[in-house]
This record gives sequence, C-alpha cells and structure tokens, in this order.
Amino acid sequence: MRKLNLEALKKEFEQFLRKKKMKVTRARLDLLDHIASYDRHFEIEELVNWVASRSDRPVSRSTVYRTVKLLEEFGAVREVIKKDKKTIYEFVAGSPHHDHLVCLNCGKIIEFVSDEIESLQHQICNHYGFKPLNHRLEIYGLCRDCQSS
Amino acid sequence: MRKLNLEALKKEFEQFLRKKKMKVTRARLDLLDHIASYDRHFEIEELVNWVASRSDRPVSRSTVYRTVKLLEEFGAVREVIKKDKKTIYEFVAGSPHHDHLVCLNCGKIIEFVSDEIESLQHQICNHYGFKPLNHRLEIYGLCRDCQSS
DNA sequence: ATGAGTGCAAAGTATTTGCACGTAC
DNA sequence: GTACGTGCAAATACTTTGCACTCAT
Repeated sequence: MRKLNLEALKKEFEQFLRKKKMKVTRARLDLLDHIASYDRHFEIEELVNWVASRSDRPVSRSTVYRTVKLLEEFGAVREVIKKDKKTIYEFVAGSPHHDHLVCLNCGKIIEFVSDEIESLQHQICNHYGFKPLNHRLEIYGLCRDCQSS
Repeated sequence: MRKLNLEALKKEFEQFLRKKKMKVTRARLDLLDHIASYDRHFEIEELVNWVASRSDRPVSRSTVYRTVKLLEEFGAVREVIKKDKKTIYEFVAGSPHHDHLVCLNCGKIIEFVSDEIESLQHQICNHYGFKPLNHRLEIYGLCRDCQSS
C-alpha cells in the first residue's frame, strides 16, 4: 500500500514543530498516528470518533481542528473538497499527487494520477508568470455503478 | 466582452422556470439581470449589497441564496471555490468553460482555458467508466506581482 | 518555572428553514 | 382564489475562540 515509514514521518513532524518553536505534544503525535492508520478520506467529526474508538486518550474536537491545520501546513494532510458545509481531508504523506473523480450520486471518490495534466498545468503557470504551490482538480459526475441504476 | 444576449437569456430562464412549474417573479429576473451586469466573481453578500445599491427594489438575502441555487441549476452561474466559509460564484452564461489560478497572497483570480487539459480529462473519465458532468481545476500559488514583493 | 497546548463551553458565521404575508397565475 | 415566492427572524451546523488548567521544555 503506502510506502511510508511512519516513524520517520513522525520524526520529521517533530522537527517541523521545533523549527516553529511549538511543542511536541502527545495529542499532536497521536493524531498523526491515527490519521495515517485511518488512511483514507476523512472529515473532522469522523477523526474525533475514530480516535476516541481506538485509544483511551481521546483528543478534543478543538485540538483536532487545530492540529489538522498544522498537519496541512506540514504537508501530511490536504483538503480535498468542501462538501456541503464539511471539509473533507486526506492523508497524503508518501503518496504522489493525485486528483479526484467525485460521484454526485453515491459520493464515492476515485483517485487518479495524470502526469500529462500536471505538466500542462505547469506550462499554463509559466505563461502567466504564476508560481504554483498547490492545486486541485475534481471532476464531478456519475460513477460506473450509478450510471446503470 | 461577453457575447451574450441578455434578453434572450432571460427568456430562456423564464422557460426553464415554467418547465419546472415555478413562477416567473420580479426577484428572479432582477437577480439574473444584476448578476449579468456584475459580470465577475461574486459572493452572496456582495450580490445582496450590489442589488441594494443599484436598484430601489432590494432582494432579501434568503431569496438571493435560493435564486443563486436556481441559476446554478439553470446553468447561468457556477460555484468557483469555497474560500474560508464563503462560497464564490461566477456568471458563466455565454462564456466557455475555464479554470482558475488563485493567488494565495492577494486573492486575485486569473481565468484560463485549456482544451488539452479538458481532453485529457475525458480520456481519464473513459478509462474509469465515469460520466463527467462538471469539473473544477484550481491552481493555488503566487501571482506575478506577489512574487516580486 | 513558564508559556504554549488542551478541553470545554460559548461565540461566530455562512447558509437554511418555518411561517405569515404578498404576488404570479 | 390558490399556491408558490418572499422576507424576516430563528435555527443549523461547521469551525473558531476565550479562558482556566495542564504539560512540555
């Protein structure tokens, strides 16, 4: 599956925190652990419950919000879409950049990778003198299953 | 600029409403008018104020929310991004599909069109048996001006 | 020891909704 | 005249924040 050394990632995160003069706390490391083991798209509420369910050290909703934001900055997590009012995130450390097909009927999310699209994007940015830091491509429609029914 | 006959668009919208057995009201037509003349990215709050500022018939925030949703369904408006908690829309009737470069520093939005990317997207959808209805590509980064400063 | 981190409850904010009244048909 | 549309205020629902306490350094 994911070719990622979780221990190494945690060490990097600790360094990231130290560099920002922030503290390496149990809640922060625990959350990175739990998000990595959840290993798919998640929303804050799910994460709060997931943590509560598999550990005897729950983390408060506020801290989850604060830490997810931090992990986003660190680069281990990214925002996928805002669906209704909720934000859906994904754990991305160790996996290549990818985009999404989102089924409007069943909500399924299919990931795909396209180097050609990535490279066209770079051409476009060059043309505008724009420095890309991040991007997001989502295609909304109907997945195979939902088309038949 | 925009090659669009506003009167024709309004007629189409009226037909759209009748087909849905909805009423053709002053608020609905007025809003289409105002959005067309605003002619750039907008948020609900801006639209409410814009309408209030240039007409003696303001439209309530609730009706704006309801009507924008309707115009989205009709196809004259589309959601661009959710920024913070707000949703940013754009008027799209009469203009070709395009995507966005969003400057993270100043908030500027640059539009671009790429047929190559569109066609690669179709290839990907075919591969997954996915029927695309709609898509959204945003590249976040720094615009030319914000890189220098 | 000290200040940053955490949990809680309260506040905030974009959006939605119930209801009484107005208006298109 | 009837039912749908509108405006208002209240309700929602996700997210943020102030504050007192706890913990990493």
